[in-house]
Amino acid sequence: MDKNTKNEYLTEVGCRIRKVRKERGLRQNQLALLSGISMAALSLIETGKRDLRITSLHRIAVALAIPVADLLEDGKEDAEGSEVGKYEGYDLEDYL
Amino acid sequence: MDKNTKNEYLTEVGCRIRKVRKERGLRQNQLALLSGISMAALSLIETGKRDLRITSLHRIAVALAIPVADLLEDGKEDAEGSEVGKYEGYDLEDYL
DNA sequence: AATTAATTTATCTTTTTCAATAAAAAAATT
DNA sequence: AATTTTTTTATTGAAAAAGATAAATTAATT
Repeated sequence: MDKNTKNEYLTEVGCRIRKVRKERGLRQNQLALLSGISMAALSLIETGKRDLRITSLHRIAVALAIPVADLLEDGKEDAEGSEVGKYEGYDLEDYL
Repeated sequence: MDKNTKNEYLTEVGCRIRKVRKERGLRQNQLALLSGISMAALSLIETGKRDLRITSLHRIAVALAIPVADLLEDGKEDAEGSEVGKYEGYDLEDYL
């Protein structure tokens, strides 16, 4: 994963966290308290500057009372790649 | 998050990764190659012994051609807590 | 049973998260 | 405009992730 892709992904996730937090009417320090994450860390996370661990993301999701999946991009857009049975032709030979 | 909860969560995620990998007919070393994660790390992840970063999870999901959400527990079960409008009563006063 | 393939575990080094704290900057209120 | 609230940035130290490699288990094949 190149650096740009990584930053885009983290920025997207951070924005979603912030969006839901505001919908809940919470301040950063309140969500920090509820999720057991420091306020400084939460700021970095929301601004896409930190690649958090999945248990941290999970704690945030629990604090926001939302499924973790909803905080991740790629939830529904179906990027025309999720049909069942699309992978019989998934031949790794080209990579190995 | 207590240690047991953390381990349960990581175990669940690891199992899902392994399940999808096998569905794709991939070996650990092949998925490791595709996702840019070391084989040793992938073993730890699949056995729930490593709290991976979300970009690592993302890379694995891309390699498996599956939405990240599908690798996380809590996708659909709706844990009787996701109704819209459930949070007007979300009063933080009790916590602060 | 022996050999081979696949996975797990261990050790080592580097990088990064994370909490805590303080200070700086930005936003909102009065 | 000045004050207060909220958010961001910087620093420090500790814990953990991650890659690499090799050794040890375990599983599968012949």
